[in-house]
Amino acid sequence: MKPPRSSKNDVFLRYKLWLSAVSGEGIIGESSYKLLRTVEELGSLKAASEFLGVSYRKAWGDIKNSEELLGYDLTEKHRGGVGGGKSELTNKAKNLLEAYDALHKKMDIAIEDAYEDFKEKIK
Amino acid sequence: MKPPRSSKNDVFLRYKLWLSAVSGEGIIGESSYKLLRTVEELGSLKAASEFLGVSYRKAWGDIKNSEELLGYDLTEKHRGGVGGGKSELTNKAKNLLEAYDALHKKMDIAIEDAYEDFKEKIK
DNA sequence: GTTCGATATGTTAATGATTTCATATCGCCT
DNA sequence: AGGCGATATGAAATCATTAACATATCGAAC
Repeated sequence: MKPPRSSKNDVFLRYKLWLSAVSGEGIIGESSYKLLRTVEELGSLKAASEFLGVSYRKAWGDIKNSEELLGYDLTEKHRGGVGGGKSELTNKAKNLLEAYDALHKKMDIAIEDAYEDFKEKIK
Repeated sequence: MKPPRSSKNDVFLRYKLWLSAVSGEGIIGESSYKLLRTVEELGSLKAASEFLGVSYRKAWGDIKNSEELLGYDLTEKHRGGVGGGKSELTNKAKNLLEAYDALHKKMDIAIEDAYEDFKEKIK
């Protein structure tokens, strides 16, 4: 019988990419990216946090933290009004997310590439 | 006056790279890499964990976990004897660390590259 | 001017990760 | 044979992160 193409002990490569402040503290990573994109789509932080299964408290705190570290707002917050309130992305946030996206795509390609090499070496 | 080259709110890019099992569980990352390299250098897990300021219990558990996930040993362990015992890297471990190293170097270059682009976009 | 639902934020509870502690085993050396 | 110091590993304690809870505030719409 021929050996399996992939064994239980196969290794894969994973990576995380994030923006950080000089202090080293993380500003935006995968989870904040997703959160902001979901806010963009759903129009509110409440809805976004629920959709992503994370507490509102944390989602709110994360965004606040990012904003403080960046020195500018990522969301325009509105209290009251239709539906109780809403949040939407600022243009700066949209721009940032776009750039983050492009960055990630580049890294995905780079890692794909490096992975081939890596597998060869550890074989 | 000319503006500062770098403000408090500058952002940097950081990334983590690790090997994972199919399950998604991490096998070797930055910390295990360092730990293994230190074991290689100092000849014992105890010395390495102390040098790195991590508990022996955790260091030992991390290596054991890695080995179980990989399905082979990363260290040759010796109990008793001169100095009470020692640990050294297996050839497979050395090979793996070399490959990890090369991988990291490639990624460093890729990210350096992507960063230029990124900065331009968020300016 | 009352109602509604989201934003805003402090406080406390639960969960997870890591360290500490405790204890056993092994094998060279004297 | 007994001591020494590192490996081996379970159990309890501590620390960090996240979730839950609790309340206040806001403003459009009715």
